[in-house]
Formats: sequence, structure tokens, C-alpha cells
Amino acid sequence: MVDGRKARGEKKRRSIVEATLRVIEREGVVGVTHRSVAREAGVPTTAPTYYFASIDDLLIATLLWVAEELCDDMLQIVASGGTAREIAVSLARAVNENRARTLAEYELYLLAGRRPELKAAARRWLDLAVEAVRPADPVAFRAFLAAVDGLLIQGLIADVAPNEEELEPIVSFLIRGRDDFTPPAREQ
Amino acid sequence: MVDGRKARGEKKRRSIVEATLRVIEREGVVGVTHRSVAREAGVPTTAPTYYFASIDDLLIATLLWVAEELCDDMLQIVASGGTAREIAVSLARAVNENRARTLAEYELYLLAGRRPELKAAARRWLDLAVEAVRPADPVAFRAFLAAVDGLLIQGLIADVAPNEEELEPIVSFLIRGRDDFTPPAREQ
DNA sequence: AAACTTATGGAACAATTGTTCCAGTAGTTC
DNA sequence: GAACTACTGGAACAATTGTTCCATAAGTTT
Repeated sequence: MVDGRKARGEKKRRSIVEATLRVIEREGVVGVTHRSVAREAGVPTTAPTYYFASIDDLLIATLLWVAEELCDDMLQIVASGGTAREIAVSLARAVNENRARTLAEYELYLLAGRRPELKAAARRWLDLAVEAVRPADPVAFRAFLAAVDGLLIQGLIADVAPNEEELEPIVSFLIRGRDDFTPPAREQ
Repeated sequence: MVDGRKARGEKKRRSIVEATLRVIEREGVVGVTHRSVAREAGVPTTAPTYYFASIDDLLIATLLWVAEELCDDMLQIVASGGTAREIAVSLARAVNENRARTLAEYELYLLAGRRPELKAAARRWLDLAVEAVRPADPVAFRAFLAAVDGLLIQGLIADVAPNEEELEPIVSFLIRGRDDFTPPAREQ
């Protein structure tokens, strides 16, 4: 029989990770402490220590979880067609409504720059994108993916974040030649 | 007459900023404390407090200084011709020999995402690039600048950072049509 | 040299940190 | 119900933090 305690434990573990992400969204990675996370999650101060060996482990778990969610979002965009308009809308949303989340993602992203064991997780959406799209022109696609990162980062430090109208022509330019990035199965 | 004390003060102020950057390169923004910076700069623990109102002020000063240096580098690349090869070489250097520095720059970059007063400084190299190049096709140029950021960030989390041979075709693709980005004065 | 401004650097502060400890609770299995 | 396991949560630890204070030193102006 399944152990109800373990099930609740797993639930709490995830709620701690979610709380960590909220803390990062609000205050940045620097704001993550055992106590701030515990307060945010509504659990005792010692709970994060109980479920994670260290603060580092907690951040790692958070990055892995964020990376997973990001991959889901990415695949959904691809599945929805991946036209310039749709991509521009997603980018605009990332730097406006979801600005805090995007900022948090990039802070965790950079964390991977200092932890080799995290690189694979941080890079996974890129690999997944290549796999899902199977681009005819790999160079053009790499340029596109790089530009996506750059547009997001630059959108985060803009005085006023760009909207989809401003982003669409740039996206169009990047995927010019075709009007979407759907797999070549439809194009060949 | 010039006050020798103030001159030395300015020198020490700058040496503290430089030490801060070294600390960020080595340990990240999280590693910046009054004491770690003082130790790195070889000054008493209270020196950073004496020259900067707070840790935040110290980070701000560091970002402003880094941004200035980055602009210099950028203008030098433009002045040197700005061919795909030269750009690729610069990017490769940024994610290999200068990896730590580039990582530090992006951490400070993201800091600007949370401090509106820093945005202008973080964005200055972009504005300067546009001004220096005066691109005929602004959309293409914005896409290029975004891709530069993306290539650097992705280079930082790659298992093995890309070299100029891998980067050049991507850069070429981005500036296709022309073989450099020199001002239209030469093109018109 | 007297009066001033600026820089130095150690001592000390309360506050917060990560982490450990441990007695207690509540589920689960036998 | 006894033995076991998973979780709770408060108390406490030393260590480190940002910052203040202050007596002293050094340099500049008068």
C-alpha cells in the first residue's frame, strides 16, 4: 500500500520548490534563505533543511523544475504552429505579464554557468527545441534561438518592455524564408 | 592646488570597484560582502563602507564601470571593421578566455532588471552600437544584437564553449546581405 | 604651527545566516 | 497495541553579515 506520509512529503517538497521560485521572482536568488522559503511556503524553518541537503540543493531542484516547465511551454508554442506572430506574442508575454518569472528563470540560468552539473538542465529547452523542430537550416535556427534569449534579456532591462507589435518584425526577420518553424515533415 | 588625498581616495575607490568585479567573477554577486571585497582589494574592512553608502551602491558603481568598459570594447570591434570573422572571434573570446568576466557582466546585467535606475547603464552598449553603426535595416540590426546576447549566454552554459569556427556561420547568417556592419557612410 | 579636512583601521553592534539537535507527533506495518 | 518510520517544529549553535563608532594618522590650507 502507498504510504500516505510519503505522498504528503512529496507534495510538501514540491510546495517548497514552488515557494523558492516565488521568492526568487520577488527578491532574486539572493533572497533565498531557509527562513524566507519556509515563511513563503508556510512550513517550519527546518522543513527546507529536512527535504533538501542544503540551500544549493534547493536552488538546483528549483532550476530543474523551472526548466521542465519551460520545456512544456516551448513545446506548446511549437505545437501551436510557431508562426512569427505566435512567437512574438509569447515573447511579449514573457517580458510583461510574466516578467518576474522570466527574470527568475534567467537568474537560475546564470547559476548553471557556475555549476557544471546544472548546465544540461538549463540547456534542455534548446535541445528540445532543435529536436521538436528538426530545422532544415541548423545555422538559421541556432541564430533564432540565440535571438530569443537576447530579446528576452534585453526586454527585461528595457525602460518599457516591448510588446508583440515591436517584436514581430524582428521574429519575422529571423525566420524569414519560411513563415513558421514547424518540422520539415510538412515542408518536405 | 589639487588635493593629493582626494586623488588617492579616488584611486582607492576605483581599486575597490575593481576588486568587487574580481569577486563577482570568482564567486558571483552573492559573494560580494564588505569583507570579501576589502580582503580582495587589500584595504581595511571599513573602506568599502567609507567609499560607498551601501553594498548596493558598490554593486551599482561596479555595473556602471563594467558597462563603460564594455562600451569601449564594443566600439573597438566596430572600428576594427566589424566583419563576421572579427565578431565571431570576439564572441569566442568572451565565452572562453574571458568567460568569468562575461559571466560577471551578465549577473550585473540581470541586477539591472531589478533596479530601474540601472537599466540605462546596462543598456548603454546597445544604444551606443546603434549610434555607432547607424544600420540601414534597424530590424535586422536589433535581431543581430539580440543574437549576440543569446550566443554569449548560451555559450556560458554550454558543456564546451563554442569557438570562432562554430560561431562565424551564425554571425554571417545574421549579417547576411552585407559582410560587415560599418556605418552607411561607407555604403551610401 | 595651528586649524582644517580626509583617510585609516580596529572594536563592537545587533541581526541574520545555515545548520544541528532533539523531543514530540502522527501516520504505517507488523 | 507494539515497533517502526516519516514528519514536525522549536531551541540553540557558531559564523558571518552590514553597519556604526571613534580614536588616530596623514595631508592641506591658513
